Amino acid sequence: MNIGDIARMAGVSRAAVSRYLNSGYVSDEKRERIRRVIEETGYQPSVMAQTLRTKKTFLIGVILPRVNSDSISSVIEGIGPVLQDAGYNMLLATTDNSPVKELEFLQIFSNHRVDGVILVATVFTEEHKRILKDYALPFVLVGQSLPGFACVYHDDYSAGLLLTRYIIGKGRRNVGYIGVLSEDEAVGQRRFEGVRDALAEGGIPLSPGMRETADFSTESGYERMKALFERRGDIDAVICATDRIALGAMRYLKEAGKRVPEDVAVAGFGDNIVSGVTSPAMTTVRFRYRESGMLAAEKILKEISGGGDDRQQVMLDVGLVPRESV
Amino acid sequence: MNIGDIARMAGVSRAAVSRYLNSGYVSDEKRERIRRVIEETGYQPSVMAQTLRTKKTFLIGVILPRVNSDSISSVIEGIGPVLQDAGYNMLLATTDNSPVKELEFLQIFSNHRVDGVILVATVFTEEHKRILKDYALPFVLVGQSLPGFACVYHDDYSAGLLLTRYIIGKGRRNVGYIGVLSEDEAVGQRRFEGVRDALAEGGIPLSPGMRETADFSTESGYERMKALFERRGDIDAVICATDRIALGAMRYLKEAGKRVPEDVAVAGFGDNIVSGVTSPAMTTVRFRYRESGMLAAEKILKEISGGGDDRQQVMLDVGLVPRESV
DNA sequence: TTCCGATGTGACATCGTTCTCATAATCATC
DNA sequence: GATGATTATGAGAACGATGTCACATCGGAA
Repeated sequence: MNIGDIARMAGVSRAAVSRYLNSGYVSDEKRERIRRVIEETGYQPSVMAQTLRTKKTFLIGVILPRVNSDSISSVIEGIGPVLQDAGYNMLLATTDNSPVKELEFLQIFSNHRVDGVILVATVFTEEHKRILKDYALPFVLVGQSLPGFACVYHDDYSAGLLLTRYIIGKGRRNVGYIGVLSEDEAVGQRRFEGVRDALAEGGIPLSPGMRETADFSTESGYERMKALFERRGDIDAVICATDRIALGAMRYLKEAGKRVPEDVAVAGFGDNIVSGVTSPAMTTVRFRYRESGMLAAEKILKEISGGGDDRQQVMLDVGLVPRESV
Repeated sequence: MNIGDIARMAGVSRAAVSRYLNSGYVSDEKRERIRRVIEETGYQPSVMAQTLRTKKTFLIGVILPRVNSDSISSVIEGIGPVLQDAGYNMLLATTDNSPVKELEFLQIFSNHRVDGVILVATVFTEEHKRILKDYALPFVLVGQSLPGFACVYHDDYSAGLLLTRYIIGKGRRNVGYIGVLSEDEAVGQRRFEGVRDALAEGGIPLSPGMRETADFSTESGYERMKALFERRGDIDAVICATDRIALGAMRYLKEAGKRVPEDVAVAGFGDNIVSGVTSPAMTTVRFRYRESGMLAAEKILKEISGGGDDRQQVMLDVGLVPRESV
């Protein structure tokens, strides 16, 4: 059942049906005949043919490391409805944290499978920058700031500052830090810099012995806390780059017979769902993940509809969530 | 840059290039010429045109209530890689728990936007069954069993049985149940039936006064626990249809000065990420969410590749996760 | 009467592939 | 040297829409 069949049944030309469907001059009489035939047959124009002809897929490619994560799934929930309201759908690609796969998908999507791309990446290699430099499609970066490209990201530096000042304000002086690899600029670098600067500002610069690097897991948080504590038994506060890491740290401290927060304060970043459930409940920093998704979706839609290629950066503010662990 | 350009540049016909790309007779000499031109130009065939011609989109529509949920995002993580390995991509649609939107997306997708559909639904209305009855595309249901359709689901009944027997085994006799609405057959009915039958089997049938119905939120778990406790102060165990509800119940009990599990045992279903973090850590039942996604993806691929329309049901087993709250 | 703008209309080319089909060349076999 | 199988080739017709364009029609104004 194609547009030709409908035209024949309604006794009009294919062009008339096309005009009826889109918008153009169709007399009332023919309009009605076409309407009835379409209703009777339940005809729906072929998306495939429309796509070939118009070069619009109404699809946005969304590339992300994984989806089973509190923060990332919030981003997706932000993106989804905005796109759907505009008649777009999400083409989801998970890279399992592999930068290579990320580039692969950028490649696949560029072949006009989608109208635009939203990239939620943690690490940007030189290869990334090279490919993005002259990427065929409009795209928006989420979660990291890359100068010269459209992105929506969080104020990780202020997050570090905010949390650390709060901890210093609570009278802690022997503060440790468990971070993540510095390839991740936002989580690995910005957060650390905020923490470092706040400590320096408070007159208690971070000594090398007070710093550890974990991967993103709870287990690794446990291990790094152990290392930290065995080296510096006098530690009275530890800041962790993520809530999951902080959870591991808290577990170790409990096992080691330390009280949180009386003996050692523990804090994380992200306001992960688990952080409200631990006991003591974890002090952390809230990021606007859902909003970052919404903004990214709006941004990509604007770029597609040609509202000027909007390369500006959008930074979202963060907020302290004081609970019981500090 | 299209196939015609490549043909011209290589001095062959379009058909030859097409055969080169797909497979057919191409002489070594021409093969080499075509290869070089493609390499030089970086030509990639247009997915849109291929789709129109071949009627294959290599897209699977995935419809789900939301993504920011530990269980559902695990399902997605199961689906993704399986599809990707087969050269397919996921078209994600979130319905925000609205059955109407669910039907809308089924409608949208049916118009040959995708090659098949995976539907993660919680409620099946008559309308659902009517539409699915003669749906144009292959589809697989996840999480619920609907006779006559291909589905992958969990053994919710055994989950209820297993958990309840365990609790009875721990000597609890005044057992309450906080369930969810019965329109959700798997979570609302099967789990309840398992609990009910195990209690009956243990000679302590569930009295109406021991049953409450919550929505899926922690807050509602708190409220329902309060109602239950105020009515039956002698309660010594409560089973909740989900871990989130159980978390609310645990919070209320703590506030009411009850010890868990000494005074009241608390258990949930789902092995949600939070259940390992509460203190005491929550006893629950593990479901194979990720595997259900993988199996659903494999099933839909098999149906698409015409491996017989495989309407059989696949039930996944569950496992008790004993921790500290019982 | 003539002219003009607004409104309607259908033929036809186009988008970029795949695929059928008719035909050619090559080689071995009888 | 005729026959047939095998390999190779390109012309051209789909696929199912959209959009351009030339042309009709029809009031109403000059």
